[in-house]
Amino acid sequence: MSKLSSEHSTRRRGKELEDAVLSAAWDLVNEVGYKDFTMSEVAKRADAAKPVLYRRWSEKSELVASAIIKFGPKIDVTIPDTGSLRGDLIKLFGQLTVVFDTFGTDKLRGLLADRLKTIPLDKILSATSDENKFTDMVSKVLKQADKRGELNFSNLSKRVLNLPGLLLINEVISNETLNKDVIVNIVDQILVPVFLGQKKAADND
Amino acid sequence: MSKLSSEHSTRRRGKELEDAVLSAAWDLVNEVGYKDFTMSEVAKRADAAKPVLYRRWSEKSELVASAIIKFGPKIDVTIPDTGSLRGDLIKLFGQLTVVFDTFGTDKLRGLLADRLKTIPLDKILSATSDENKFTDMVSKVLKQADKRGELNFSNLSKRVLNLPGLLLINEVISNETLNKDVIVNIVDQILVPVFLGQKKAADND
DNA sequence: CATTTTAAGATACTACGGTATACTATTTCA
DNA sequence: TGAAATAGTATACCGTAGTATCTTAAAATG
Repeated sequence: MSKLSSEHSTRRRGKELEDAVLSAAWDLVNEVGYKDFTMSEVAKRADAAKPVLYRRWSEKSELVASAIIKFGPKIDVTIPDTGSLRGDLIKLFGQLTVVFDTFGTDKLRGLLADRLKTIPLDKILSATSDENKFTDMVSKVLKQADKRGELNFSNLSKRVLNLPGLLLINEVISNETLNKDVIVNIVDQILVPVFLGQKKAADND
Repeated sequence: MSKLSSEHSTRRRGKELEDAVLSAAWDLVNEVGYKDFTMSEVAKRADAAKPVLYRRWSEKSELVASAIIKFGPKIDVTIPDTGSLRGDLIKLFGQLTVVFDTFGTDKLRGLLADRLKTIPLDKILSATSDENKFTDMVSKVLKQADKRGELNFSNLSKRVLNLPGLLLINEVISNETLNKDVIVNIVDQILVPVFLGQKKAADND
């Protein structure tokens, strides 16, 4: 009746086992959402013991995040170059909507809330421990705008660079979707004024 | 050995019981912080049964939030009038720091994360079900600026009105404190450009 | 004052996140 | 090849959020 006899001839290890767990986690979160996702059920489906999960992922939210990063929709990481900062930002954020569209807000809300216990809000779009991929993309778009003479990149503070991520996350948590209209609104009403107002604001320092 | 014989001659009800629970909750969260705060311990200290708690507050984070609102530091709700939007915003946010200073970030992080499961990020500064007190104050300051001719209040969207709250919450969750320097930075780098840039941006709609 | 309704008391229970322990199959490396 | 280290398996366990149930006090109704 052991797992070895029924499914596998040998005991799985390392990456093979890890992949099996992530795969089971991905299936489960798609079936039941985050709230009803249980670690025991994942272990059962992956034919693995619970300590195996906790040896790799320190908590439920981390496992689910890993599964989404591995199996979820891949975002387009092309840096847009439309000729204006406004256009670049709108296009870039549009590339991100797939991530949020795949999951309903309900499924994401609990996950983000749990992640928040461990990591700061502005890092929540990061893949793992390495730096914030999303902020990197925003920075590249801003550097292009610098070259065009729209702004001075070196004047932008860390807080300002994190603002786009914060606004998108807030939007996803608060409202149902992140559609084009919302993106255009955020860019026009908040981000363009902030980024293009920096030159003058810098004089106040 | 019943609670009635030991402490009270009659069974407490309504507000009296509620106050006893809130008081016990306030003491407990100050002693052990949010993470180690347990509903059972509150019930025990208040000489109340656990269902009494859940009949009034649907979850732990809500009870703790209620206790903080009731017994925590009262914020100064005076609307500042310094002569400029910038000055008003800096002064207003300064009045809020007491709330965050009273609790260490560790204590607050878990609470905010749990609250986030139920309520949207930009409403987290609300007292109860009624409208957002903080956003109300921001609106008043902005209307003053309108009268001075600094901006056109009717052009400001809900998203923009919620931005100050979002930024402050993010700051408290992400960093340790909310001091004067940070407030000045947020106002100068983000809020002033957004609010005073609205007139022009509105033409794009 | 009798009856009905509301809500508190007491307590047991469920479910789940996360941990501990004892044992065993693989890998590594001398 | 044999010993030691690593990382699985299996399972029991703990703590706590939140719920259910049953009894009983007190308030409301008439």
